[in-house]
Amino acid sequence: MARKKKPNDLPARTGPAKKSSGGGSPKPPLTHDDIMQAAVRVDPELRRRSELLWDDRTLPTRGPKPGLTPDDVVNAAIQLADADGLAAVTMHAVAAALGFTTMALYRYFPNKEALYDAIVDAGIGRPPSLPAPREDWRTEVTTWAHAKRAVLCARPWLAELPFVAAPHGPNWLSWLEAITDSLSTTGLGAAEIGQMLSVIDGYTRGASDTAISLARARARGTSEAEWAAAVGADLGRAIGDPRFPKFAGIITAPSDERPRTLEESFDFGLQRVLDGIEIYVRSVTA
Amino acid sequence: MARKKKPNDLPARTGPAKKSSGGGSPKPPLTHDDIMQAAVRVDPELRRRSELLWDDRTLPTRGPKPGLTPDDVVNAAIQLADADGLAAVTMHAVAAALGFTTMALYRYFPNKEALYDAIVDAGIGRPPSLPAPREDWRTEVTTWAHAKRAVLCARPWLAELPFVAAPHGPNWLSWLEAITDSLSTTGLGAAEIGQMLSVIDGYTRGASDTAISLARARARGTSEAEWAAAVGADLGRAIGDPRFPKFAGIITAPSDERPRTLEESFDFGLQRVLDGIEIYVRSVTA
DNA sequence: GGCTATTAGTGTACAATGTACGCAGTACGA
DNA sequence: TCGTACTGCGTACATTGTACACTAATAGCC
Repeated sequence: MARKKKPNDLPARTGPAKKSSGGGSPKPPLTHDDIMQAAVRVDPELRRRSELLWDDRTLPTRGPKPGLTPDDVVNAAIQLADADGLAAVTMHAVAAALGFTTMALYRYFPNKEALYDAIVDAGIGRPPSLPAPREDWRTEVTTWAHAKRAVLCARPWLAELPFVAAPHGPNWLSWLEAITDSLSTTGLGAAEIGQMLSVIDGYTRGASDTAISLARARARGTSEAEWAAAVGADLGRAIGDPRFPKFAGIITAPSDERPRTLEESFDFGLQRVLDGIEIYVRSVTA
Repeated sequence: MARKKKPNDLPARTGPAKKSSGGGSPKPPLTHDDIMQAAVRVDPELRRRSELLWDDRTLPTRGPKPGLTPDDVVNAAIQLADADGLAAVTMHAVAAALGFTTMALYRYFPNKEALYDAIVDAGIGRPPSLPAPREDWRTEVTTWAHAKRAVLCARPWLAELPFVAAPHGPNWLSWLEAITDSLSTTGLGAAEIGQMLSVIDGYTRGASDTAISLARARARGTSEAEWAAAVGADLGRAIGDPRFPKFAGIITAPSDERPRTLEESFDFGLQRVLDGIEIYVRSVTA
């Protein structure tokens, strides 16, 4: 049962860093035992969904042979999403693509959410394998971030799903493992590496949004010029509006000053982020 | 009409920074004239939606007096979203909350997407006003980022909407104006300020995701402990799994090393990002 | 004041979607 | 061989967004 929250007064002036505002919360100690013990109390549906991602379903010995595998369903769903966006992934469409009826899918996934979990993990794929011989952490992290961004652009429907909150499968963890491995050579402590991981991953996801929007438009058949026109017309409302003088200056900045591609822009920001991390690394390990 | 794309080979090893992979695209010159000229070619539906956010609808002189205003509808929708999440925002529910029938809403918004546009802009509200006397850019930007994060946590349903791509209203632009204003004192050029804006905003949105997930769970009535248990059990699968040795080390790091709240963690990352930007500022303006 | 154009809200209808339920056939194990 | 467990299917239903036509109200014009 959801509880009522206070009505919608617009969130006004929020104080600076030190105040403990919305979302701040004591992080519990996550030791192995605690986790295993706490897991018992997890919402059974979430647990079920998580297990579907991890437990290799041992197919039962009795009864008719299944005509499909979960992977078949996932692949069909991903093809639909790649071709026509997430909205094209309906149970009916997926089943039809496989030559089955809608309800047959429910023998493989208990509901659509569970299917979504699966296509997120399959769709995100695996990170680039770490180079041998290993490179310095900045180079490796740069590769990782660009790869992750490329995946999100190649499959823009991934960002439509709440894929940070959802149950995480092996592929998802493999991305975390990869960047953790790269950051391990910094000499930072485990908790600090976790922090840096959040920073890089947060930047990567957040800063990919514009490119994802373009990729989504492109997948819908919109040309790049049309997309740029729409975005430009939208932000262009700032021009001449007395409320947005400074931002209008950004919009109308000479085009030869700005980066040529969205990816270059992403990389520029990434290098600033890594600069900041590098300072910290040096200050700690000096 | 959407076109078929190539089927789903998992995105493998993506090359490092320099290759122009998915999402990279020449950014068109956005001068005032170009924008106004290009805007003509924008998808009419998008244009319509954008206009609904900007044009003060002059109410017609003939006919019965409207029993509602668009703002009434928006407020009702926001209350529902705040209370029970975005899924609770159905045309029927919004209308019922106002004491009208479903179809009455279509006199105010042509479709649900347009209503979504409106609740995004209203829901995001206005940024904190800049202090007088002005402070240094780092302090101001820090305030801005924490405020934005607080809004996203207070209204976790905002992040469920593709609110980067959607038509942007005046409130949205006012956030951009505020941070542009703060960054203007760095002495950077307009295009560079645009870059830094993307970096900070990207980090802020991306790094808020965990807290948003918590806020969403809380809004659903899940306790903080339950949420932490679910997340812990999920990521805890890395523990003992030979595929994720390094990441398991992060998960099991002693709890006294890690930041106490999610907000502290956010701020730590933000300061790294700002460190990186500050280096750049000094290198350019030296 | 009456006519008329215009608009607000309603009622009905419909297509799409997720999914509960029960049935029919199938294949293994006792 | 028979029962049991399982697969796939057909049907049914609630929910949702929205098209369309209708009624009623309001203001300007004669």
